[in-house]
Amino acid sequence: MTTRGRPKSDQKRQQILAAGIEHFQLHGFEQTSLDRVAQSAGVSKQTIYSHFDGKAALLEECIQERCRQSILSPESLDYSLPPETFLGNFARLFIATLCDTGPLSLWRLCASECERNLEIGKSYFNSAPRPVIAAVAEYLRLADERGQLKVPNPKLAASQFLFLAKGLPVDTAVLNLEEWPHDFSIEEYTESSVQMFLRAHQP
Amino acid sequence: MTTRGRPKSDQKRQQILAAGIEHFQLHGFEQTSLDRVAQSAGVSKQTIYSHFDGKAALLEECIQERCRQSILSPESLDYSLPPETFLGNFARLFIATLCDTGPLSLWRLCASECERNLEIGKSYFNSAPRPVIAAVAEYLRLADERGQLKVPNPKLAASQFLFLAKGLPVDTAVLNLEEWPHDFSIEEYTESSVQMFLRAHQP
DNA sequence: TCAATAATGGACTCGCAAGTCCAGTAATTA
DNA sequence: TAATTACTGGACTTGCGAGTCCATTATTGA
Repeated sequence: MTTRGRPKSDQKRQQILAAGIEHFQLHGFEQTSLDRVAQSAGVSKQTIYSHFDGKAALLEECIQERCRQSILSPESLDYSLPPETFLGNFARLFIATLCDTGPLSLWRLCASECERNLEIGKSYFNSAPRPVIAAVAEYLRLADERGQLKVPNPKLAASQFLFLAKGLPVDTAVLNLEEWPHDFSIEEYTESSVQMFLRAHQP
Repeated sequence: MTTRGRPKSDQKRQQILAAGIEHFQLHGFEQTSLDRVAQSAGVSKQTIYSHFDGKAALLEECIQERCRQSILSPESLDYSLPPETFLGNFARLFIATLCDTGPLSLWRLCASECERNLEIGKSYFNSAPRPVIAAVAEYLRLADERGQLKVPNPKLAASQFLFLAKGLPVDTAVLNLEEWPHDFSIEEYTESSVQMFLRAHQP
């Protein structure tokens, strides 16, 4: 026996999530009103309450959904490239991706709301940093096997590389500074970080 | 001729700022009500409006004031220590400081509000990252002079070292995860980061 | 002492938004 | 077709908080 009556529309659910993601990212949790989300989703407010258990629950599901839309696409990676090329490409792609308005807003949102809802931090970590670290770690493991680098602990080294590369550019972007406040360019920083990592992991 | 009448109390101003800092850090901008700030400061709401131009302006001044309460105390640094010791001590102190609830909340607050108020990002950057980078850069310059390290660009290298060291621990703390999600400890990470930096900057 | 400004506290306006209610309409299954 | 559930839209309740007003009291300089 299936359920009686008219079934809930999965499409409307998706419309609500999409509208919620947009509004929450753009205005934060408090400044987002469900009336506007409903309007923007082309749905009545009641329908939101029929699909979700209130505003906080909607936020949580929006973040989970948004996180599922993977940030980096690891299919586009060529694991056979030499370390300097691979790591340089990766760093530039990573930074450019994270400094885009969408991911920046998502990070701000998660950072400010994870204090009240512990699930948010978990969702973000599992979908954003974790797989990226894993992808780099896998490359470093291969490079170690090939004798191109010496990497005793690939996951640790992958974390180091990623935070080294992203740290300054992304933090600067998060702070929304109008002008780059350092006396070196972002390209110099990235290039130098790759070199530093390579020098420290010579076989 | 000085101003006529009763002068504004500077002490009350400080009380308001202190209460504002506490509430804004604890609950964020939206969730903070000026009635509570007034009560907590032992002051009437009117007095807040007499000292500050509304809630947003109060937030800005609170953040500036909070930033002025310097995060790291560079006086406690011994620039004559050898690199491994100095950098290790510095990294541990830096991470412990940033992962405390106060600085964490401040960062979350700045990150989420700097989108609407550009001054906030500037205040934070000028008071928190900038002097810390400068302090480390100064040490690296000395170490280069002494022949202990090879550091062609001290400011760049200082940024790299700091973001390498703080990146993963602080981001993990910001996300408010209940358990450490990596298969290495925070001490291993820190120690390994110092080693990586040293290896890359051998003379 | 007098004029001027600060501070109090409590009442007040105003707008906004979360969440609910309801009567009517649409879709789906038995 | 009938029963059942989803969806609509709009009205409604409720609560909160920013910002204002005002009469009163406290402090200060001239």
